Amino acid sequence: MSRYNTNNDATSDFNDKFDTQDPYQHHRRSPSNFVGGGGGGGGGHRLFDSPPRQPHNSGGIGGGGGGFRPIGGGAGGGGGGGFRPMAGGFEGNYQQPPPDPVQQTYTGQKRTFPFSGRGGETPSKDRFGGAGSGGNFAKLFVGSVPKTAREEDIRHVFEQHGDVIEVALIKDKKTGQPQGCCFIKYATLEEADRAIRALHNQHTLPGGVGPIQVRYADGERERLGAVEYKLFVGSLNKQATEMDVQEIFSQFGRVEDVYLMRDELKQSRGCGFVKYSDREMALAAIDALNGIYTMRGCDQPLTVRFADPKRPRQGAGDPRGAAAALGGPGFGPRFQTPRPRPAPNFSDTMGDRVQPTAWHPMSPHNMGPTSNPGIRSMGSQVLPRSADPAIPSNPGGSFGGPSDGSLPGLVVSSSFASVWGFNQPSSQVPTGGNQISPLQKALESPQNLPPFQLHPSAPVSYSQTQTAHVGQLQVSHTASHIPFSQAHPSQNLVGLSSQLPVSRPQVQQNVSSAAALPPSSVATAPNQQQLPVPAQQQLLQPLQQSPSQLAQMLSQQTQTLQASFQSSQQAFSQLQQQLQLMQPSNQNMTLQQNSQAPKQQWAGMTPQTVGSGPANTLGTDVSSSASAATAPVRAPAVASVECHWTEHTSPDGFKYYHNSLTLESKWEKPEELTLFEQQQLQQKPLGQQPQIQSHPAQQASQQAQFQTQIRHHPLLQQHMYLAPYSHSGVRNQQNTQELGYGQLPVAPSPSDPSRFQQGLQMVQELARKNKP
DNA sequence: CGACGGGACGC
DNA sequence: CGACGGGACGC
Repeated sequence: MSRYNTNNDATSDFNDKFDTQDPYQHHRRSPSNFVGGGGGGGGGHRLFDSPPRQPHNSGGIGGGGGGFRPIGGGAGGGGGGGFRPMAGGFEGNYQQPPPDPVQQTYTGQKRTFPFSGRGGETPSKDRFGGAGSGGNFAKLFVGSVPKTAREEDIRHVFEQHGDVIEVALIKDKKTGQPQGCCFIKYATLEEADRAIRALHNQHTLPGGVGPIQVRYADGERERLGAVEYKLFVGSLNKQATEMDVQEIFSQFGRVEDVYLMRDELKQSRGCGFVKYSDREMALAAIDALNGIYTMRGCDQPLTVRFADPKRPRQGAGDPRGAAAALGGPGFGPRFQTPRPRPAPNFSDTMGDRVQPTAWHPMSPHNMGPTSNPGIRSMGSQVLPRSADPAIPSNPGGSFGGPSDGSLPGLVVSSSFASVWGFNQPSSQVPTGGNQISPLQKALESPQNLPPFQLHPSAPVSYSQTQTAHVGQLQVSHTASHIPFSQAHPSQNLVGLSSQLPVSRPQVQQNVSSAAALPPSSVATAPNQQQLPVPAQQQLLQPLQQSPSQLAQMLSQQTQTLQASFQSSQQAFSQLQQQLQLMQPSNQNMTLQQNSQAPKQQWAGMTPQTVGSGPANTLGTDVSSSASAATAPVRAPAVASVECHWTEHTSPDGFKYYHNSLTLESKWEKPEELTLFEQQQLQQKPLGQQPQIQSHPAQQASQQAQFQTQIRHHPLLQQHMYLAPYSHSGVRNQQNTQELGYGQLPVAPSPSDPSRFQQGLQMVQELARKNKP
């Protein structure tokens, strides 16, 4: 429904946390507030100021100011256009029980507000509250207001986003001195939302030390009928950040907020809260993750359940009262793994049969079968259905309308899982709900097997039996993904369905084979030898072909890559795990690791090795191999002319490399660049290069590596954020932007892993240039 | 100021 | 097995 907010910007709440957290580890920025900053008080360490901007939603792709909600209306939108019916009943007090007692949690108590999102785009100008709730206005609380700021200064700023009904500077009751904060009242929720998105953490008032904090005033949310579905998440990796958690949960819908419990030292306690604005999302997350998804480095799967009511502060009103009134879990028996909804009919049709272990938690230390076999295996079934009016399946929506982050179905973070978990909790792409997930699951199964458990023949048979699905998967994937997620054009390939059945199996075999080989072999083993069937030959002889033939083959390559990327990442991820286990020594740490405090060591994570030893070998070789995989493609047609990689220096003095084309960033010097430089010196283009040899694992490696590295980089981390769309792509882009390096096109999130993207682009470009 | 502890799906 | 964040008008 309309409540579903179409904002791309994620939870502005994040900032709150960031501010109080260790900058090295926890600074995360939601898209809308990626700016630095933090926060006020406590001394946020903001490093960079970004110009205010709110491209993330309202503007988004096309829509000028507040977009609109293509779907929301769909269901005849119950009255008021937007809010849940029940919302109307709220007068500020918790009177009406939520739709689903248990699901809903009104935490209210404290300031947990800033739903930055939600709608600035309700179709009808939804003067929230319409149904009789408080007045027609939305009050925002603004923090970090310079004490010298005058009302008109503030008003001026806020007027840019709507009619400011009132500006109330908060002054000390006794001294009358400004307190550094104020209230802004807008007439509508839309305006308020807009202001939050545009200003929160992004605008610094004259005389201010940091950007202002803009959020709903205490109680506003409740007053406006905003409902949140808060989940308690336990068994998190203590090294995980809000961002990491968000990545995991955003596949089920826009994550409104993530809060990790931390101790005095800001160390995570391994649990936290995730909020959604939609029940469906929360349910989907529970279904798909609870007891199923194990974060890397953890020996048990996540606990995901609706949160208990917040523990009230002493002296506060009767907590039970509120909880009871809300129908919440109250203090009764802890709410456990709710199964509020009937299990999907075909829950054991495929998922269970295909491979029991595929989805289940497998940490390096716990490679056994699922620890929770009973739990729904097809969590994705419960994912938001596109048919659900409450879900912005919003297909075309994201285009004309708000570039909304609330497109759970289109979020493809094919990388997150490989970074944190061993299993793909249900489908990453709830697109269309039940179609893809099952297939995808089945497809990914081989890669989900522990590398060393892979029997040489296993993958093959899998491939054979799954071939048909592969094609389907990709087809639907492509069809539904590209248009709505603003995937990079280069992904818009045709003929996938016919190609995949061939390429995919090969890839799988490669992956598994590679996994079974010693690291050194993996790194250098020419995958061609693993490739059976015709495609193999094609892969081997591209450059001997005519331009058109080459183009065609490249196209196939591309498809292959696309088809295999996700699973490849997983496979590689596992590989890394294995290697780490084999070679636990952390001797040669990489640049960033050396520069990091111990906290940068993530349990269970593969160190970014670049030295000697098996792991190092892998890291190094794979890295270069991966480069080789793409460089050659570009070499004949592009590389000799230009290289999109450029060297930069991060604020802390470390060099890194950025690709202006793919927006990718990495610490290691790309081989492409090295080659390019050599060419520049020698004025001698590299004509004869081995053609694309994109070993899936290698492909993944780059991505994985940088992802990990970037995470560990203290400074860059602060500028990371996740876009609801494609995580990695935007992230890299953001990194660069925030750091002020290069003029990057603010293209909407590319799609998947940038590495892959890069490969695609190169392939395409070459194909194009070689066309007769 | 001060920061629980008991409780445990549903078949 | 881990459970809820800085600052918050004045009517």
